[in-house]
Amino acid sequence: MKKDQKIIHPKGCPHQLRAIKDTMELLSGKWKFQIIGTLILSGATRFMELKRALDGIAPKKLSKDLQELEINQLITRTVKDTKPITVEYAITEHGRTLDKLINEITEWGLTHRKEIIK
Amino acid sequence: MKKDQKIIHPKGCPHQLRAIKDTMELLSGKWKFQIIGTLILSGATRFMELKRALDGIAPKKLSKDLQELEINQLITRTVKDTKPITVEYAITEHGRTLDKLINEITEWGLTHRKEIIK
DNA sequence: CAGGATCCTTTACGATACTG
DNA sequence: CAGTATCGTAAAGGATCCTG
Repeated sequence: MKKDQKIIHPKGCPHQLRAIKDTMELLSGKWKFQIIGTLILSGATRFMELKRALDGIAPKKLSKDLQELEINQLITRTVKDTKPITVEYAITEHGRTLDKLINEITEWGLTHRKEIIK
Repeated sequence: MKKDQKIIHPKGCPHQLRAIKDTMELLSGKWKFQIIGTLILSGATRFMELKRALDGIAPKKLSKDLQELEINQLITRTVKDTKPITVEYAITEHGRTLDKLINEITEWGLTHRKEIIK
């Protein structure tokens, strides 16, 4: 990069930064990506199954994150009319647009772990 | 997906979930990805420039996040021997492995914004 | 300029118990 | 089973002032 070339975007990256901010405001935190990752990998999943898959999450936290993801159209919540009622969570079409992002996060996690082990 | 197919990974996704966890443990939060994004977009950048680019960040927070990123080999911190000393932060080679991830985050932020405006 | 010190508010997250 | 209620701790984040 040439010196002062950064002047080219004196206010030039804000939309990109805003986009990053948008994403992270919604998906930052310890569990959200793991939840979505699980739903993508395993398909529709019940509350307790999720709780088991996401080792260590408290039911309150799981419930809260699921609500936020549902509100933001990333997952659906379906009450099944079974004997003891069950509830299934599944990824939406819009949620599927996170496929590539989740992949990158996963890949990078593996990359980074190899790097720091060195 | 076939019924019960999820049995195929009863404990089959943990490494993927662990990878997601690794990534997010390090990079979750409001500012980290924005900081890295800025350094990737703008090249080496001084503390105050970063502060200006990251609209609204408190110096204390910026300082803390920069330290964490440096400790994790994602950025470098270089003190320049100028009249009032200046400090430049830059992305490392390892930090560059975040390129694609940052791109996806940015892209998805744009996608999502369009979606919710509907 | 770079960033530490101080103080404060707000989320995040967790453990456990409990209910329809 | 699927959560909610309650309680508590820790971390995140912010505002402001200060210093070499």
